[in-house]
Amino acid sequence: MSKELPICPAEKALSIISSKWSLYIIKELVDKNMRFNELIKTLGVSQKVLTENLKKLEENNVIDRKVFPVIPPKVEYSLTEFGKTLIPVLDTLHEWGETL
Amino acid sequence: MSKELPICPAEKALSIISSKWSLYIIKELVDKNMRFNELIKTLGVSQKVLTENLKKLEENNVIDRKVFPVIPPKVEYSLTEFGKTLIPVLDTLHEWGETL
DNA sequence: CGGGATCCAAGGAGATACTG
DNA sequence: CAGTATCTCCTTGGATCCCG
Repeated sequence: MSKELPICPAEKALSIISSKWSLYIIKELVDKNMRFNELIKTLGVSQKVLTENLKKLEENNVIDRKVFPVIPPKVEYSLTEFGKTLIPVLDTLHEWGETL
Repeated sequence: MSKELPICPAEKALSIISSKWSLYIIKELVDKNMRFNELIKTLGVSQKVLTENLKKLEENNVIDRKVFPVIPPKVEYSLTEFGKTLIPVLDTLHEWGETL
C-alpha cells in the first residue's frame, strides 16, 4: 500500500549495478573476455551468485554470452557496446566514492 | 574465505545510494528541507526504514539533521554541501538509466 | 566446464505499537 | 512529532551436490 512512486531511471540503473558482484564482473570485462570459471577464480564468488549476476547483466544487454560448441564446454562473457556506455558512469561513481 | 577484494570506491558509493529509499530522500532534499513526517508522507516509507536510511546518510555526511528544541519536536533534514556533490553523480545514473 | 537445484544464514524492508 | 522496539517477510548471497 506504499505510494507507488514512478520508478526513477536512476533506480533502474542502480538495480543493475548494485548487486554485490556486478561491479566487479563489469570491471573484469572492460579489457578482456572472461570464461565462467575464470570469473569464479578471479572474484571468489560462488557459482550460483555468479550465474544470477551474469544472467541479469545479459538480460539487460550489458554483457554478451558466447557459447563455443566444444568439449569441454566453453563460454565467454564480454561487454556489449551498450555495456561499454556504463564505464564512464561507473567512473563517475568511482570518483565520488574516493571523496568519502 | 572468499577472496578479499580491495573495496572499490565505486562500491562504497553504491553502498550509500543503493538502499531502496536513499535516492528518493536525496531527491526530495535537493531543493528544500524536509521534516521527518513530511518524508514519510511524501515517500510512503515506514518510520523504521526512513530512520535507518536517514541515519546512514547522516553518518556519511550526505545529509544534515537539525533539531529545533520546541514542543512538539521539530527536526529538519537537508543536504550538506558534500551531499550536493552527489547530485551530478545521480544525474549521470539517471541519464544512463533512461537508455535502458 | 558451465551451470541447475537445493538448503541455509543474514540483512533489508514493512507493519504496528509504544514513548519522551 | 520524531523517533525506538519488535516481529515478520522477502531478497541476496554462500555452500554443496549433481549433471550433460
